[in-house]
Amino acid sequence: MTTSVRQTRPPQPTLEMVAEVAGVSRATVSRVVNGSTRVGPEIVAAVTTAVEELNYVPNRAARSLASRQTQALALVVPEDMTRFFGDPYFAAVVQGITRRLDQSDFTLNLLVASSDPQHKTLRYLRSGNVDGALIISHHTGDDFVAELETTMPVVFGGRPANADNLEAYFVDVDNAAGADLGTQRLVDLGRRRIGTVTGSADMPAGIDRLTGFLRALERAGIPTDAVEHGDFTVQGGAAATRRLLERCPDIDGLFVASDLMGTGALDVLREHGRSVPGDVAVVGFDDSPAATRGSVPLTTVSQPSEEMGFAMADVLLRRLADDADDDDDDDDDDESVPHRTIMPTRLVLRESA
Amino acid sequence: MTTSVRQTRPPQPTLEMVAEVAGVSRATVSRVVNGSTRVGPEIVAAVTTAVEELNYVPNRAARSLASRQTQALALVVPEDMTRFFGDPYFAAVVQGITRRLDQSDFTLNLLVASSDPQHKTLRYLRSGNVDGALIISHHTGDDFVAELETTMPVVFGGRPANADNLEAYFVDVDNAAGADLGTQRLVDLGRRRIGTVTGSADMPAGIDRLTGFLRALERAGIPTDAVEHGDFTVQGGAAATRRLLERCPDIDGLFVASDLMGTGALDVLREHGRSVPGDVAVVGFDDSPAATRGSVPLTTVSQPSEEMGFAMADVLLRRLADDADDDDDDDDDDESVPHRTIMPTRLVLRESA
DNA sequence: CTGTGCTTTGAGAGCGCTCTCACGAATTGT
DNA sequence: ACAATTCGTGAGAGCGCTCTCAAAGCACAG
Repeated sequence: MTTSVRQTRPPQPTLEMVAEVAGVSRATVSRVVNGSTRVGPEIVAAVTTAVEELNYVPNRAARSLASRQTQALALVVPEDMTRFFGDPYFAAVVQGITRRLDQSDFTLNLLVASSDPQHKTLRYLRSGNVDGALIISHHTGDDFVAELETTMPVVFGGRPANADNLEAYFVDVDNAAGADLGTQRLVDLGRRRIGTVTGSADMPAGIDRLTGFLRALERAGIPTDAVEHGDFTVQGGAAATRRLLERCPDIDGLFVASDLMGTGALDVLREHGRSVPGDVAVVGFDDSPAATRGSVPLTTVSQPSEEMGFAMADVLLRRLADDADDDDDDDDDDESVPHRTIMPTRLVLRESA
Repeated sequence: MTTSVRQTRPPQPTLEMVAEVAGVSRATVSRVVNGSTRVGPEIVAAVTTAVEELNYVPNRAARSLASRQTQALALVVPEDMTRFFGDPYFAAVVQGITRRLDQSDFTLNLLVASSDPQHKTLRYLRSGNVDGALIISHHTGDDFVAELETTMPVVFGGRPANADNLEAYFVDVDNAAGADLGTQRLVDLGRRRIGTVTGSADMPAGIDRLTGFLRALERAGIPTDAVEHGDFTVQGGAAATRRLLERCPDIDGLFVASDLMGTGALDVLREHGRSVPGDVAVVGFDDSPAATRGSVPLTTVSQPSEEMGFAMADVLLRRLADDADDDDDDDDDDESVPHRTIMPTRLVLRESA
C-alpha cells in the first residue's frame, strides 16, 4: 500500500525492451511491428508474444522523427466554433473524412481556427504535426493557405477562391449542374417567369450556382433578368426576395441558392400573400435540415457532403502515397490523382416545387 | 519555370541550421527558442534574427521525443459523430477548453470515439501523442478509461460512472441540486402532478438529475411515479414523453433532463393538444441554444458548460504542471489540485414554466 | 569443394531536439 | 591578492524509432 499522493506512472515499454524479451534485435521487432513479410514465422511469433506480454505500443514521436512522417492529417476550418458546430454541413464532412481515415491508419486533427490568431494554427501545422491538410469553408481573405501549400500537400473542400491557383487539388460539388437541375424543375413545372436569389457573389459556390441558373433559363428561352443577390443568410435571402417581388411581381418560380436563404424567402412570400407552390414554386440548395424547418418543406438540390469529406480524405491520402513512391523515378509518370473531383447533385422533391 | 509535375518541398530548417547562421551552438538556440533568461542579449538578438530569416519552426516530434512531453491534450468523446455535432453542449465545452488552452501553448486533439473500435483511440493515446486526456460524456460501459488512467493524467467532465474511483479528477455541475431547483419551480407554480423524462440511466448526469427531481417531489409530498427514461436525444425525449402522457394523462408539470429532449417533449405535448405552460409546465436542463429553438422558449436549469470546459482544461493543466515540478521533492506537499470541482446551476425563467 | 545468388537477421547511423555537465569568464568575498 | 561562486556557453549523450548496409545462412550449380 502506497501512501504517496502522486504515484509515478510506469514507463512505456520500448522496442528495445521487446527485442530483449523476444531475444532478437531491435530491427527485427520493428519489421514485425510494421508488418514486413521477410521475417521467419517463429520469430514473428516470438515477437508478437513479447509485444503482447509487455503491452507494447510504438512511440509516435520517435517513429515520426525517424520516418519523417506522422500518419496524421489536419482538417482546417477557418470558422468560429459556434458556426462550426451549428452547421450540419461540417458534421457531415467530418463524418466522411473519418470514414475514409478509418480504413487507413491515419488520424485526424481538427483545427477550428476561428478568432484565434491563425499563426498559431500555421505554426502547429508547420511543426510537422501532420503530413497533409484538408481545408474547408475557406474564405477569400484566408491567405495563410498559400504558405501552407509550400509546406505540405493540401486538399480543398470547395473550389478555392483564387482562380489563378490551377495547381490546387480540390473536391467540389457541381454547383452549376445542381443549380441547372433545380431551375429545370421549375421550368418542367410550367413556370415561365423564374427568378433567383443568389449566394455571395464573392464565393465560388455563389457564382457557380448563378451560372447554372442562367444556363437553364437560356436553354428554355426564358428571360434572365429576375436576379437578386443574397449572402447565404436568412436575412439576406429575405431582403433579396423582397426586392425581387417588387421588381418582378409576376414571378411564378424562384430558385434560391441555399436552403437557409430559402426559409427567408418563404417567409417573405407568405408575408406577401403568395402561396407556395401555388403562386410561386420554390427550389432551394443544400438539402440541409433548414430545408424542412420552414413553413413549407423545400424542394432542394441535395449535395453529398459526407461523400465530399470522404473524397477529400481520399485524394489527400492518394497524394501522400504517390509522394512516398516517387523517391527515385521522378520522370514524367502519369498523373494518377486528379486535381479536381466534382461530385454530383440530385434533386430532392418536397412540397415547395 | 519548372515543368516537373511534382515539386519537392524544401526541407524544414533545423535547430542546427539556425545555430550555424547565428554562429552559436545548438544548445544556445534551444535556450533562446524556449525562452530561457540565462542568455546574453546580443546572442538572443542574433538567434532571433536567424530564426526569422530561416523561418524556423521547431519540430514537434523531435522535441517531444527528447523532452518526453507533447504539449498536447486529447478530448475524448465516446459518442458518435452525429450526436457530438448535434448537441450544443459539446460545442460549449470545446469552446471553454480551447479558451483555456489558448492561454497556454498546449493544443487540443479531438477524439470522437464513436463506433470506431475504441482500441484505435486507446492506441493513439497510448502512443504518446498527448500528455493528458479530458473525457466527457462517459458511459458506464466505457472501460477503456481505466486503462487510460494508468497511462496519463485524466480529467472527467461529469462525475465518472464507476463510483469506486475516488482518485479520479473531475469537473461536474451539481446535477442533483439543479434538478431539484428546476422541479421546485414546478412545485412553486402550484403543479401537483409532476413527471420527468430522465437522461440516460448509464450516465451519472442522468442519474443525478433524477435524484434531484425525486428529492424535490418528496419534499413537497408529491407522488414520484411519473418517471420515463430518455437518452438525451430529441427522439428519445419525444418517445419518453409519449409514454408518460399515455401512462399519466393528468400530468400538469414536466421536468425534462435536457433541453434537447425538451424540444422533443414540447412537440409531443403540442401534438397531444396540451398547451405549454397552460396545461403542462415544462422545465428543461442545460440552457443550451435548443432551449429557445422549440415552439415555446424553455424555462431551464442553466449549467455553465463553457465554464466546465475551461475548468476541465485548467485542472488538467495544473496536474501536468504539478507532475513536472515533483521531480525531486516528493514529500507530502499539500494537494494543490482538487479532485472534484463542482459548478453551480441556476434557473433561467422563460415561457414554458 | 568453391562460387553465385538469394533471404533472413543484426549492427549502427541518424532523425531534430532537450538537457546534463563541464569549462572558461566574470563577479564576489576575504 | 587568490579562492569561491555565479553565469553564459558549448560539447555530447541520449529520447525511441527507421532504414541502410553488411554479415550470416542457405540453396543450388559447376
